[in-house]
Amino acid sequence: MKKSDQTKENLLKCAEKAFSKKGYYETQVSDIVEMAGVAKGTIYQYFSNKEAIFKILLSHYLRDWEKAIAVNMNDYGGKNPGIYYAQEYLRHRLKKTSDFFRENQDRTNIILRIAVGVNKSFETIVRSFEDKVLNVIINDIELGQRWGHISRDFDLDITCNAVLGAVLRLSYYYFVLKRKKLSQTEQDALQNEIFKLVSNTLKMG
Amino acid sequence: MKKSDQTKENLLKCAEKAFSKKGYYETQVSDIVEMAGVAKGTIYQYFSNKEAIFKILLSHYLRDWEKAIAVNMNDYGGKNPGIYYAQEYLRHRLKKTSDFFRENQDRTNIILRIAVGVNKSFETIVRSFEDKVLNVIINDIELGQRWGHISRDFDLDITCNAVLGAVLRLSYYYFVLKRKKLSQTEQDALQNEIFKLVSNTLKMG
Amino acid sequence: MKKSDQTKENLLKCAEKAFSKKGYYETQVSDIVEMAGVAKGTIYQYFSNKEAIFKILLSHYLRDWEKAIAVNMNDYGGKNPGIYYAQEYLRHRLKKTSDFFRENQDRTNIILRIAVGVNKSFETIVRSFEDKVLNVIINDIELGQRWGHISRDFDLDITCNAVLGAVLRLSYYYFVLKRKKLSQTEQDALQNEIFKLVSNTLKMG
Amino acid sequence: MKKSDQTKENLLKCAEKAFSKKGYYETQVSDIVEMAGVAKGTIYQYFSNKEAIFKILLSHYLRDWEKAIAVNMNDYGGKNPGIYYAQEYLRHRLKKTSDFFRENQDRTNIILRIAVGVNKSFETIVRSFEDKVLNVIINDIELGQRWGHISRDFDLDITCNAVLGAVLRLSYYYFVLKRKKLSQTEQDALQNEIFKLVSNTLKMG
DNA sequence: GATGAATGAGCATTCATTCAT
DNA sequence: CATGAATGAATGCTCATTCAT
Repeated sequence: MKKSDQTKENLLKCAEKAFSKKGYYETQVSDIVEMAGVAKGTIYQYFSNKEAIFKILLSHYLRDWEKAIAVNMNDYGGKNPGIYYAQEYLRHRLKKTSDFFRENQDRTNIILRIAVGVNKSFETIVRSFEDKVLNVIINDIELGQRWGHISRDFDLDITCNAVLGAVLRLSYYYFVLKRKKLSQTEQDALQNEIFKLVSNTLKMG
Repeated sequence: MKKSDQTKENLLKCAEKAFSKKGYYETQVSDIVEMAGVAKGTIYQYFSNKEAIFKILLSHYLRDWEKAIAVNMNDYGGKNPGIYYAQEYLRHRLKKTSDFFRENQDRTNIILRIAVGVNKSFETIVRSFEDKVLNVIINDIELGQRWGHISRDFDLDITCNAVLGAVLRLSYYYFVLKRKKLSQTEQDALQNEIFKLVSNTLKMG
Repeated sequence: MKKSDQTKENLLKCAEKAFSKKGYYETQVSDIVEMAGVAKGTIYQYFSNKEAIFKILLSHYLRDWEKAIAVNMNDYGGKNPGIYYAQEYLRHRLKKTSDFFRENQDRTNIILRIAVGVNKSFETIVRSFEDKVLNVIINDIELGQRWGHISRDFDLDITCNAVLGAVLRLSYYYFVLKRKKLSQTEQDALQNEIFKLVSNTLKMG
Repeated sequence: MKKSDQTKENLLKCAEKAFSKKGYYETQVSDIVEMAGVAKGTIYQYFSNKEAIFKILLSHYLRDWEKAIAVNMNDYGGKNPGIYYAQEYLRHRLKKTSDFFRENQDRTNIILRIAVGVNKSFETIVRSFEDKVLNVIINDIELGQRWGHISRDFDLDITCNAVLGAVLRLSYYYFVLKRKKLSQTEQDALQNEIFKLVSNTLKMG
C-alpha cells in the first residue's frame, strides 16, 4: 500500500470517527486533520470537500454491506436449504446484516443517525440504503410466499417496513447505543431471537 | 389570544416547517422569519436563540404526545376491557401514538429524523422520547405477561425494541416519507394491521 | 413639580446610576427604563436618544459644579481675606470642588472615568470640564503670583496640571474608588491636607 | 522573524492605533484588519476575539512598563546615590515612567483614557496598573522617610495619590493631549520640573 | 505531495429606535 | 402621554477552502 493511499485511508478512518462522535455539522474539517495528524491543506489533496468525504463514507458503507450480505453458496456448506431456502435466505441476510452492523459500529451510527435529517443530498443516500435493506426483506418474503411457507395473510408493505424498523432499531440499540462488544455466542443468541420474532410475525413455518 | 402570543405561535409553526424541510443546520433564522413575515429581530424577542427554538419544538412534542396517549377511561366507552386490558392498553397506546404521528407530520419528522445525530444536547431529548415510547411498550407487555395473556417465551429487551423500531419505522414510512393523508378508515386498517403484527410477534391471546 | 418633570428627573437619575455602574456602551437603554419602571418607548418622549441623555448628564454636571464653586462673598462671612485672597480663593475653590465631588459620586465617576475615551463628542465635553478646573487653578495662582504671595519659581503649565491631576486623582480615589462617606470633620481634614500639599508645591507663603 | 509573527505584531500595532484613536467600542474589528491589510478571518487566527486583543495590549503595556522602570544599577553610572538613594530611586522611577509614556503615546492613551470606564474586566487591569505605579511611589517615599530625608509630616495615602495624579495628568497632558515630540533636552527639563514639584511637596532634602 | 497562513462569504445575534394602539 | 411589539442596520465571529512556498 502506497504512502498516499495510507494517508487517504487514515483520513477516512478519522473522518468516520469524528462524524460518528459529533455529527456532520459539528465536526470541523480541522477535527479530522488533527486526528489524522496532517495539515489542513492535505485533506484537500485527497477529497474535493467535506461533503464529498461524508458521501464516500456512506457509499463505501453501502458497497461493503452489499458485499457482506451477498449469498454465498458456500455459506450453506453444501447443505441444501431445501424447500425452505427463502426462509434460510432471509435468516442469512438478517444474520449477515447484523454481523456487519456489529463490526462497523461507527459507520452504522453514521448511516442510521448522523446522515439522517442533514440535507436532501445525504437523505437520498440514506433512503437508498433503507430501500436496499427493505428490498432484501421484500424479495425473500415474496419468495417464501410463492413457495408457500410464508403466510400471505398480511400486508406486505406494512410487514416488511415493520421488520426493517425492528432490525434497524435493534442494531442501533445494541451496537450503537450500548456499544456492546457481544461475543459470537451472544451475537448468535441475539440473531436467533430476532429471527424467532420475525418468524412469529410472518407466521412462517 | 394576544397579538404577541400569535406572533410567537406563528414563529414556532414556521420554525417547525422550516426545520422539518431543511434540517437544523441548513435552516437559517432568516428562513423562519421570512416565512413568518416578521423582521429578524422579532424572533429574538420570543426566543433566546436558534437552538432554544428547536428545543422548545422538541419539548412541546413530548408534552403533547404524553397528553395524547394518556389512558382515558372514556376511550373504552364503558366497555370493560376485562382480563385483556393489558393488551387493550397497548393497542390503545399504539393507536394514540399512531394518530398523533399522523396529525403532526412535521413535528414527527423533526423528532424522528431532523433532531437525530445533530449534537449531544438534542440527542438527549430524542433518546428521552424513544425511552418514553419504549417504556410504554415494556410496561404494557409486562402487565400482559403477569396476567398470562402474553407469552413469556421471548427476551423482553429485544422484543420491545423490535416493536418500537417497527412502530417508529411505520410512522416514518407512512406519515413522513409518503405524507399520506390517510382517511380514518385507512388509518384504522393500518393500525389493525400493525396490532396484528405485534400480536403475532408477542404470541398474544 | 409636574408628573412629567418627575418622570424626566427620575429617568436622568436612573441613567446616572446605570452609566456610572456599567459604562456608556455596556448600559442598555432597557437597563435605564427598567430601573425607572417605565416602558421602553417612554424614554424617547423625553430624550431624543441615548447619546443625548449622556450629554445632558455631563452638561448638568458642569453647570452644577460651576454654580458650586462660584465665589460667594458670604462664604467669607465678612472676614476680609486680606492680601492672601488669591490663596483663599484657591483654597475655597478646591474645597468647593472637593465638596461637590463628595456629594455627587456617581456623576463624578461619570465625568472622571465613564465619559473618558468613549468617543470624540464626549471627549470634547470632558476636556472642557478639565480645562475649566485647570483655568480656575491657573487664574488663582496667577493672581497669587501678581500679588506676590505665590512664588514665580516654577512652570505654570506644569504646576497647574500637576495640581489638577492631584486634585482629580484624590477625588477619584476617595469618592469613587473608596466611596467613603466621609464625615464633615474627615472631609475638612482631607481638604486641609490637600491644601497643605498644594501650598508646599507652590511654595506659598 | 516568521511571517506569522509579523502578521500578529502588525495586527497588534494596528489595533493599538485604532483603539487609541476611536475608543474600544467605536473601533470595529474591520477597522483593525483594514488598517493591517488582511482579511477579517485572519485576526481570529491570532486572537480569540476583540476583547482578548485589547487585554493583550493592556498586559503588554504593564509588562513593558515594569521592565522599563526596573532599577538598573548601571543607570547610576557608578555614581553612588549615597544616603539619598530613596530620593534617587523615586527620581529614577518617575523619569523612566515619563520616558516610557513619551515613547508609547498610543498605548499610554489606551491605559490612561481608552480602557477606563469601559467595563469591570478592563477596569481591573487599569486599576492594577494604577496600583503598581502608586506602590512604586509609596515604597520609595517610605524608604526616604525611614532614612530621614523625606518628612513624615503628611498623610502617606493622600500624598502618594496626589503625586500619582500629578504624574499621570502630566503624562497625559504632554504626551497624549499635546502629542508633543519633546526633544531629549525638553524632556529632561520637564522631568526636572516635575521632580522639583514632587520634592517641594514632600519637603525633601 | 505537504504545509498552514490567509481568505471572505455567510450567519447568528444585538440593541437603539420607531410607531400603531 | 405611555406602551411594548416590531424593526433592521450593524457587527463579531466561524470555518470550509485556497494557494504560495
